[in-house]
Amino acid sequence: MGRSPCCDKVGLKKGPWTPEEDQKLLAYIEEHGHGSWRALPAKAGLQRCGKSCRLRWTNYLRPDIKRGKFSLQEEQTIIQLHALLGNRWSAIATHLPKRTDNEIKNYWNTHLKKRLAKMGIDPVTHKPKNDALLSSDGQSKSAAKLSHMAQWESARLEAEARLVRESKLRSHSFHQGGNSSPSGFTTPASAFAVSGQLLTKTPGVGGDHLESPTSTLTFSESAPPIMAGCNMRENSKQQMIEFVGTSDPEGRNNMIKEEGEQDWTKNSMPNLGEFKEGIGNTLSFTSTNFHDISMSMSLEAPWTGHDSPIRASTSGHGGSLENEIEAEGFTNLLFNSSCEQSISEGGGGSGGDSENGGESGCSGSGSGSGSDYYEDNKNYWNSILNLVNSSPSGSPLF
DNA sequence: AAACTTTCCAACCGCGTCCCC
DNA sequence: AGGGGACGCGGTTGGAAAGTT
Repeated sequence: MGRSPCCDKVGLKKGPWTPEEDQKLLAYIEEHGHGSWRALPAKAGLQRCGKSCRLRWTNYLRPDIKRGKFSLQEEQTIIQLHALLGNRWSAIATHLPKRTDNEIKNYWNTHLKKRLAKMGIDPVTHKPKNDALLSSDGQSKSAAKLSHMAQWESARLEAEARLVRESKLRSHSFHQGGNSSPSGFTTPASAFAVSGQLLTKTPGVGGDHLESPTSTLTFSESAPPIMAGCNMRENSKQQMIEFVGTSDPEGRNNMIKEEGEQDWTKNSMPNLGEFKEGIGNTLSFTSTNFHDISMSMSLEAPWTGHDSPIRASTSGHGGSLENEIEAEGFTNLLFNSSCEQSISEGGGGSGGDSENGGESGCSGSGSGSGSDYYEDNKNYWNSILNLVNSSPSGSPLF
């Protein structure tokens, strides 16, 4: 395809931006918006190419950028999402409000990748590096299955995203003007907000039932998961592989200082010692009923889809469990282990016919005595799936 | 204190995709 | 339908800062 010459033009400045240039760019965008990036430098009186201006704006000058250290929760979110999405930084950035994809990418490359490698986890596959050695026994089947699930989930999300886009287009005529941004242009995030509200209205709560393409992840032990676009929620009790989301109710595990990699490792990631010890243990991989979890979310659209403050709430089948999750908040679900609350419990126990509820619970928390390979993997992938299920299915994720 | 090494991150480069004509 | 401009994304680079010898 035709590529713009961009910075090949002579006379255009490259390299670090000066405060004066920043000021010019900022002032121009504040007054006029960026409009066409290509035309912007001339209008703003900058000797830069449009691409450079766009980059400077999106990665540095935008007023809604959070700078500085990444919190533990942000780190966890990045790791979990990277496990699922790979190097799709912009997609990951949609889940980290006020962080740019460039920043996340840099942080991954300079910090997180190394940490995982140190811990013996392949930063590409997110599996223990000696995983291949374990491939002859039954446990690895489960591990493979978990990994397989992630692939399916990823594919499912892609399909959902497509449906959302199509649905959005179709419904656009019904909702014109209902949710447009004041400035008149529609950012990805604002488009997302429209679709999010449109598609996730839950039956019984708001009255009318707008069908959501958001599906629950459905697997059976005997058959591969079936990709389903719509209406899966209607089967409120399906055969599911249960991944029990656990969280420390007191948030103790969150008290980890940034610099303490040992602590970070111990508290936040599967303990590799136990990881290995547990490999010899018997694994049971059971399917169970999964309660209907419906989601609703509202989003604000400040500038771009990269940094929408995401607020998502999940409501259980019985309606008594309402987890209000903010973008940072839902990462609490990650890593921290406790058996007190499971997302699969849906309505806080109502209709709690999860036969495996007792079995699936507590081994990973606290004492660590029951932690094994399966539990660790389960929690790891479960947290990813929780994260994804808490995420906007209409986001520009895919 | 100087030299050297490592780390960090802003910015660039080039490819892919979208969208308009 | 397809050509081409514009934009977004991911990979990479280069220089400044921090750390080590």
